[in-house]
Amino acid sequence: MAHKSLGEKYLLGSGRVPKIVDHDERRLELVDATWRIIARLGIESATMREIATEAGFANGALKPYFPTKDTLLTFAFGHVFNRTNERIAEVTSGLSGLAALRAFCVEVLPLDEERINEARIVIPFWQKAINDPGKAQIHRESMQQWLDAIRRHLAEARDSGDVSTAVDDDSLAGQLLNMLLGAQIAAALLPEGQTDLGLDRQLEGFLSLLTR
Amino acid sequence: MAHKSLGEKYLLGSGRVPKIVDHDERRLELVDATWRIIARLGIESATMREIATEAGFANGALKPYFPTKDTLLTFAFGHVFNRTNERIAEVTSGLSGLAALRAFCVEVLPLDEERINEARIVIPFWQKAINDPGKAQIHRESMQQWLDAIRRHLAEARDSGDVSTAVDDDSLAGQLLNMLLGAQIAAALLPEGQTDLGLDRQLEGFLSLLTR
DNA sequence: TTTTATTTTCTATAGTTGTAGAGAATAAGC
DNA sequence: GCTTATTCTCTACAACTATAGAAAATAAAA
Repeated sequence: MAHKSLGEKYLLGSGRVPKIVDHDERRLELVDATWRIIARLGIESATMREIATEAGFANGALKPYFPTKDTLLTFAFGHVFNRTNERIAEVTSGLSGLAALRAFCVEVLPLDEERINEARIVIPFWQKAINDPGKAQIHRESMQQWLDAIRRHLAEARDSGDVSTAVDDDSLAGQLLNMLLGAQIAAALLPEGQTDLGLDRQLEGFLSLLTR
Repeated sequence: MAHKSLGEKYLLGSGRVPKIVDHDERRLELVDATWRIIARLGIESATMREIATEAGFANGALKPYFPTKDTLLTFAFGHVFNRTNERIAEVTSGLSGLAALRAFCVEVLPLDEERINEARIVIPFWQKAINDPGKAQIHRESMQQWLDAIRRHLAEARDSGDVSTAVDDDSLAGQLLNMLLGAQIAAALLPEGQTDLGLDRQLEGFLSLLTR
């Protein structure tokens, strides 16, 4: 069954009783609850019952909004990427070159509790993607997008002279992206409470390597 | 109950009938079967039944060798680290400085099908470690060990003049380690059959950044 | 062959999971 | 109050899980 689209609350059908719940909004609420469970208890504890309870509902209440658990999880994971990309767009808007690159990385790196939680969500996604070609492709497409952005900033930085190394941008972009991904792992496996890994210093170090 | 140690096959106890099975050897066989299942079907399919079947046994046959599933998995994951570290020791023995560092990275990077499979095993481990402090600590200790090795090689490379960047070794080591971890993710999520990510070129690129 | 220690199979159990769907509860319009 | 569309709860169920342990099978020594 197709899901209803935003705004349906005010677009009545042939019936006389309007919808009470905005389905899109509800889906986001459920996704929020899912994130909280995964961040707090881990993906193993993210059962339909647990998620429903966290969202304030009983067992079967998720069905009309997500017909299966996989639908819910795929939507939830996709939303992490969207949110991150929105934040990236915000912080890099108006910037270019090395400044944009720095802002990009600072936004992706797990530097505070919130982004460490996002790391705790993306790692289970990676694990599921290993045996789920659809999820793996979502990941590859997102990473391709990030690689393009990084290369764009690198090219700008070369124009302005901030990047002058003989190492080519394709290689540099790959190195930087892998660093960003690796940092997610280190951060997610930090002991409770600890948040500092010296990642900001690592970033500055890498960026300063780019100037010959 | 404590497990029996290697060599018991020939060291008879008070009974008159010798053990048929070398328990340590059997444990390694079971770990091998576990790896194969995880690499081929994913951690979700790594049930006790599936592992037993893969190893050529029936359901309950694992019990005497691993009392619980967690025991088996922890042992299996630990064995990945041990094997990798043994390989590292082999390929870096006799080397120092940049050559040792290169050999280290080449051994850890998922450059062929076998090491891509290892990436498909370590990612589920990371995921489990997120909510299992014991496993997280195993990871941190191993990474600390790798960081020390990287720093040692960097220091040697500085002595010989191969590394001359102003960026300090702690930062460089962190960058490199994160690159290595991130590469595992990219490799594990590659489409079936594909193995090339340009990681060797990335490595050479990074290493050449270290010489001013 | 008989004995005995060891190994393996097989069945049973208690728990958890995603999913389905009937019915109750709810809210809006008459 | 009554009607009706929608939403939610609750129970049920089939599948699958790790684990336990009795019984059978096995292999070596006597």
